[in-house]
Amino acid sequence: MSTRASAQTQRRARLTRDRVLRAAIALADESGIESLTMRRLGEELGVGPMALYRHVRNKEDLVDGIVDLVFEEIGLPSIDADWKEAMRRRAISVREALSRHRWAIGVMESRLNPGPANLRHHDAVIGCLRAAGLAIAMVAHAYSLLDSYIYGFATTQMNLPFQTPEEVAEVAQSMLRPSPLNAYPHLTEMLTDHVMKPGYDYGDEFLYGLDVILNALQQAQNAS
Amino acid sequence: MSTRASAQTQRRARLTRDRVLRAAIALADESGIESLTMRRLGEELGVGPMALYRHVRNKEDLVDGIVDLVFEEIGLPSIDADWKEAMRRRAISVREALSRHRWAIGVMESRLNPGPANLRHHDAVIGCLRAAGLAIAMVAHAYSLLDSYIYGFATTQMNLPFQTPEEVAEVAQSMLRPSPLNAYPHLTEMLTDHVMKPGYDYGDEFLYGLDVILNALQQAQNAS
DNA sequence: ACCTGAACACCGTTCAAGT
DNA sequence: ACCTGAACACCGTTCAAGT
Repeated sequence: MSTRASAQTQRRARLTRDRVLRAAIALADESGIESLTMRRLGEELGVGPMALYRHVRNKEDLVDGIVDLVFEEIGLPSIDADWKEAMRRRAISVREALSRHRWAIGVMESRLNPGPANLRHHDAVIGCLRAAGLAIAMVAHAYSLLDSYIYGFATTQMNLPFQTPEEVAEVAQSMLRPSPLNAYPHLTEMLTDHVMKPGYDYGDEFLYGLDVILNALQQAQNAS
Repeated sequence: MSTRASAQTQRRARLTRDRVLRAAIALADESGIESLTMRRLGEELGVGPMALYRHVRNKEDLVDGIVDLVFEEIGLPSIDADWKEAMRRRAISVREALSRHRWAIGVMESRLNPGPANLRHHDAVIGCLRAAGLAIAMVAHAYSLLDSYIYGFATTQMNLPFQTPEEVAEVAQSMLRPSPLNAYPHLTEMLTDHVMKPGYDYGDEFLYGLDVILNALQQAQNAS
């Protein structure tokens, strides 16, 4: 009886905003963002849905909160390293955080209120580039280009109708079946002669594109 | 009386999948994607919500349908033009379509079933690059890089806490107020000394980044 | 201060029924 | 063949009430 009572107590350990947000992230990670409802989250924490409203203003505020926790996971760029290497490491760190929390990229673009971790992160990136001597206009160019690419790649990879290499084959198959024979010849060639070849992993394209961008930015910087 | 009856008749003109999808796009354009519910859409068309299910399988199918209609608005790249110029025009066309339908970028990454217009578009882009002589691996690189950038820029621009140049000032103001003085010095500098200067429009960054990428890809192509 | 319970105004969708 | 109406299992959130 006392074990059951203490389990109950533990489950009902006083709620905090942090406990609510952590549970929300765990729920979204496990079951997808569509499972993150106030009712389900309450269940998970052993309370009614209305108990959550003591710690978050509303659902919008809840999602703002978990997005900012994802930003906290991203490593801040160091000031001393050369900016190209620092930006490369940051890009990889962002991508890692986004792939740990696959729901994040999908809800970020509906956020209007950037949280403190988000602002601190942006501030550090701009600071790194300024410290390396880039003019303010060049920092704006570099930041826009890099961030667009990083978020865009995560979005694009999410959009692919296949996730694992094994799925590529069946997708290629089904892509031809419903349409007139060879309706998409170039797409078919790309899939069969390149993407389906052993060793190809779409994720590898990330570093290729990132280095193309970083090298191009460095050229532009050196030319100025 | 007869006018009222004919208005009624016109309003209830036989539903088609196309009429349903067009009305859905109009509703999302006007009132935002969160207003696009089966019930509201039925109202708009003068029918009950269940009438829609004769023409779309479910809401997922409805959203798949309107996303593919957006793809139909994007101009296909021409084969004869040089690939760099063709890709530049395509990128601008994608961006225009996405800014006509601001909800689109937010729902694209939850789509798993690419529609015919989407496939036709992708096929044409790959075909254009192949015709210009790019090796298949280079096409994969270029496609990934360009698409990531285009979608990412649209996402990033959507994420900005300001949309019009006028809003920038108040955002910059409120960014300092709640935090310890000068919590984000580099962000503040960027906003006050660059973004808020007359003539700056974040949208202009799109072409800068696009041309950086296109030139870098051409260099990589020439080197091979 | 913190949580509950009932209620309200919404969702998408099934199923049987109308014409 | 095409649309309706009632119903079901969900949502987020308000408000008054409990401890």
